[in-house]
Amino acid sequence: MSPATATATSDWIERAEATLTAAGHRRGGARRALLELLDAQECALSAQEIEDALRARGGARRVSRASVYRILDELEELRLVQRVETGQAMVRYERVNEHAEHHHHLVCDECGVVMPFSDPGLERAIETLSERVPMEVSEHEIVLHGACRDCAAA
Amino acid sequence: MSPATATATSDWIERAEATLTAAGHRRGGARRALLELLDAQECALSAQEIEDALRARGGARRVSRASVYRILDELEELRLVQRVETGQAMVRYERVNEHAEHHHHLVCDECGVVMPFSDPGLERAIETLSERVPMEVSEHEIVLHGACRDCAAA
DNA sequence: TTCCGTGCAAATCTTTTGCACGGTC
DNA sequence: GACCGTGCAAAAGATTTGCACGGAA
Repeated sequence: MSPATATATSDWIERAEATLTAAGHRRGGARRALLELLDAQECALSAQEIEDALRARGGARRVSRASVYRILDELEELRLVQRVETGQAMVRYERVNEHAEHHHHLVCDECGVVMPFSDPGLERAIETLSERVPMEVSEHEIVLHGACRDCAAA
Repeated sequence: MSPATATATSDWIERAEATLTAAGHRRGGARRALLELLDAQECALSAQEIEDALRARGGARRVSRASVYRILDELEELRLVQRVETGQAMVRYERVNEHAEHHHHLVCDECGVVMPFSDPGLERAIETLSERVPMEVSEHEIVLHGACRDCAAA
């Protein structure tokens, strides 16, 4: 019932594999494991978190850190994943949905939790603005920092 | 005539020194040099750039890298400077003006140049949004990536 | 005189690179 | 069989920490 089950290959994974093949890449087990992991995420993960998650998932094969970085780089170049800079001393990465709304991030500076949010009004403001700056804008990133509800209450 | 001459102590430097004293810090030559450098900047600098700039400026004293980082940390904690994450493998820092408009950044992913911009409409959208997210928002950062005019033309 | 601010050097952490092996095409 | 994808280990780069000294209060 759920739109993304563990066994079915999702649209994003299919698109990713197709894009990779078109770009001249062969298949590989490490990359496949990484695609499946990223596809199942709600929000951005760091390389360390990815490595740990793959090791923890009983079924998934272990993937070396070097491969995690290399694969993320390839995926980023093909615009299949996107970097997210949360100001936490490492970069996070997340899947890029082709059509779906694109979201931004809330970062709790106390506990480090990262949450997604999206706002059509904000997107509109950014698009309008992008026409008026002295640059060809290809991406934008918005990060709100603060205290999450739990931390603010404490 | 210009509002910020090299010799006069600017509002920001004065406020910084006062804030530091109030927080229990003593004075120090390295920090003073850093304050003067940051005060004279148009946009965000990395620790490396700060160290180089201080060394290059004939008059200014040399400041060790460790001190640059330590001082930036203190200043950030006191909200006298602000981090800027440009996705360039290092963090940049810039002065925070108390009342003045606060700006965001354009980053050219080809040549690495960083430019400031500001947009009242965007600020309004962010403020409205900040009320509606499950977090106490204290800061926000917006970065537009793309190609600057020179790079786009080439 | 006390203790903070600073320089130097070593340590830490994230990310990248070199190299060899095994799998994909 | 050729060459790419991957693991391992070492390297590189940014930032932090430990320690000792000199200056500010």
